[in-house]
Amino acid sequence: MTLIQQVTERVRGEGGRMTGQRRLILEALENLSGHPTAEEIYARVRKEDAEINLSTVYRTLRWLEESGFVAPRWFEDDHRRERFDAAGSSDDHFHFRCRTCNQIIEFDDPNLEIVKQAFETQYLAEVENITLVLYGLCARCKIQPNQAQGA
Amino acid sequence: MTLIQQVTERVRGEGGRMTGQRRLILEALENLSGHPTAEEIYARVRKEDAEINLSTVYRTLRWLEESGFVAPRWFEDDHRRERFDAAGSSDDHFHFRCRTCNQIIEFDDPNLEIVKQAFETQYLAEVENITLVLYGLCARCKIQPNQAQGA
DNA sequence: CAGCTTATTGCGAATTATTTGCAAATGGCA
DNA sequence: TGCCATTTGCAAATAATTCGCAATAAGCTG
Ligand SMILES: [Mn+2]
Ligand SMILES: [Mn+2]
Ligand SMILES: [Zn+2]
Ligand SMILES: [Zn+2]
Repeated sequence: MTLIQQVTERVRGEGGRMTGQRRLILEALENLSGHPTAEEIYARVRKEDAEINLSTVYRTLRWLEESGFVAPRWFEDDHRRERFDAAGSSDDHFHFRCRTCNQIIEFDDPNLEIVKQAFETQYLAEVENITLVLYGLCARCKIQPNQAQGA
Repeated sequence: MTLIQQVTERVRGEGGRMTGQRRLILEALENLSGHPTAEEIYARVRKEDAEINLSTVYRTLRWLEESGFVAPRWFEDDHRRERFDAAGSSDDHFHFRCRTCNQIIEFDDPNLEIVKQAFETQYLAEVENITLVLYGLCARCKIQPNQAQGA
């Protein structure tokens, strides 16, 4: 089932409406690679609907966030800009961000489970969530002096 | 050698001046526990010097940041507020933040070195920096319904 | 299909954290 | 003590995101 279908089902179930704007924003989320900002989503959606407003984009993203369809992310390089992860909040994974081309690579690693458990045991704490970001140079930028992309 | 002495040495070496404001901000950094915000440092410093301006605090923190004496940190709970880590940029460590009392625990774990190397090998990338934050409940908040502190 | 109800949108103004320009103040050497 | 470049205080600027509200439009219902 596609993202739009899932969201439609959800919104209808709670007496909400599936509007053209919401459909366009969902399409943008599916098609834009990486972790786009609200502005990037706005720019994309604007191609189809020149009248859409940036605040609608924000509002829709917040609403998708509440339902767990997108997850907010911040990276240190541009820490003020919120980015939106279409992977949603249930699928947890970690990120690598290239300092040169700003590319983001998603990955997972079973060692984090060990780190988590070690911490919980030592501090008698309960870890609910893990944010791990590696910063550095991707394979391409390591050799080739590359032009920056994105933010 | 104390932080103030280190910074004095550095600033004098580059033709700068060690002002009363800078001294107070450094004292605040040494005395405030955790990872204070600019406002928190400002509030503390204001007790000694009622005339000091918030922009001086920011400017001084940025300057300390450039020299590696403090490191900026952002936590997801209040992601817009920059926090300042007096540990500096050379000492790398990771953080746990309690969702209830906002306490921050610093820790290290050799497994992160393994995660880093595994990533580098798999993606032929070069990792320069690692940010890891665990979110959850500290030992105290796990049992006792606690009142929030800080931001 | 037209009318109705109310969820959603567009718009502009507000908010919040941080930065900046500039004239006045002051640290520290002579 | 005087000089002058470095810092400061202040007020205004920035930038990302949010909010209030009147206008619009989903999606029933008849
Ligand atoms: Mn992701
Ligand atoms: Mn720290
Ligand atoms: Zn790259
Ligand atoms: Zn706690």
